[in-house]
Amino acid sequence: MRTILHIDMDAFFAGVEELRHPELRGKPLVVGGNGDPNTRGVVSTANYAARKFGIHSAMPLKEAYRRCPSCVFLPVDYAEYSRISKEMMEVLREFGCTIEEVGIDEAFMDITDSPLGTPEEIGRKLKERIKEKAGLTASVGIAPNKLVAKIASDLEKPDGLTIIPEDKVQWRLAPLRADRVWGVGEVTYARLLKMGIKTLGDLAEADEGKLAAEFGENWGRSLKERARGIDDSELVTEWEPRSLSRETTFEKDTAKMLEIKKEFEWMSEDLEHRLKKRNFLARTVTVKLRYSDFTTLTRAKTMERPTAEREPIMRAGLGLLHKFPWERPVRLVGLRVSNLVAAEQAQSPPPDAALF
DNA sequence: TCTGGGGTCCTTATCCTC
DNA sequence: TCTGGAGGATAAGGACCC
Repeated sequence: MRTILHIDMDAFFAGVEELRHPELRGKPLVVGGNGDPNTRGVVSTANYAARKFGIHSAMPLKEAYRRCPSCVFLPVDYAEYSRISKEMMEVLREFGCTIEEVGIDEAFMDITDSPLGTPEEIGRKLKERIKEKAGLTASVGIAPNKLVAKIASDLEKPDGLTIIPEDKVQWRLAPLRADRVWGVGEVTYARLLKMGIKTLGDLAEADEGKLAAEFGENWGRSLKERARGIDDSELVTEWEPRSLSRETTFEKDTAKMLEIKKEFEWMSEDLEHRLKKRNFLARTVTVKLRYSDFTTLTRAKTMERPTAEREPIMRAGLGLLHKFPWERPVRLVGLRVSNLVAAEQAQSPPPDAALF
């Protein structure tokens, strides 16, 4: 039996901003985009005071402003949040357990048989240490696996500590909405509702055949298992990127190729830097365009030789541009490299190199 | 109301080779 | 020569996550 702890910082970006601007503490605060609610962008994090106005993550900044003109709007400052995130991860490491970092503000910790105390004691200590070191509150969930621990940490936000022992898993999960479980978003939840499935309890009891017919064999079975709190996935301690990308939304839609080419210049340069920093070469270049009506198209090209240089990435991107329809203006353009290979590996000579 | 930017993974279609 | 299928690589789209 494992004991897994999930920790999730409360309104992380907003919390960091309140630390830097103590005068804002307790006032409604929205962090998102460039901080100007008249421009295109969405809410990254709203503090709890702003949430009272119905503002939440992923909401357009314009809409957030409509709901709360007196809110303070601040731009996203990833550099600063990353710095605080590192501090927080260091605190976790003090506990000497296996850790999986999830994004910038979450982590799992395997505290099975930890000598540091009971799960509850460890959870409390962890919250205390983070408060001491970073000045921020976090919510902790503790359960027999990652899936349930993550659900648990969300149950008593903010500043919560929720423990779900093995024999209470089904009982705690059953009344929750089915979209509380990882992997069920808006679309899947709507499909479940159509089948008469609203809660995790409904999903746990659902007919396997019907689930398989709607979602396919694998996904159907997995959904039911998740609803019952079954998950034996391991913590992932090491990770390598599969793709790197940059994209940008124009303040005004454009149909000018020249404007898009201009974006490709800095994007390919940025991708070159990141590929080289991580010592990767890329084989596939993908261009993404999003039109005014929000339809999104991608076109990809796999190159003969993997590269980390901006020139071939740029060239491939430009070559892909005329595979798109051009009768509508574009709101977003993106450039992505994937099919990554380690640079050393790719540079080793081919078997017949001796011939030359 | 008007929808970011960074990613991962899955499914489906298509092409090619054996 | 024709036909069919298996299976890999590639391409495209979409759901989802933070």
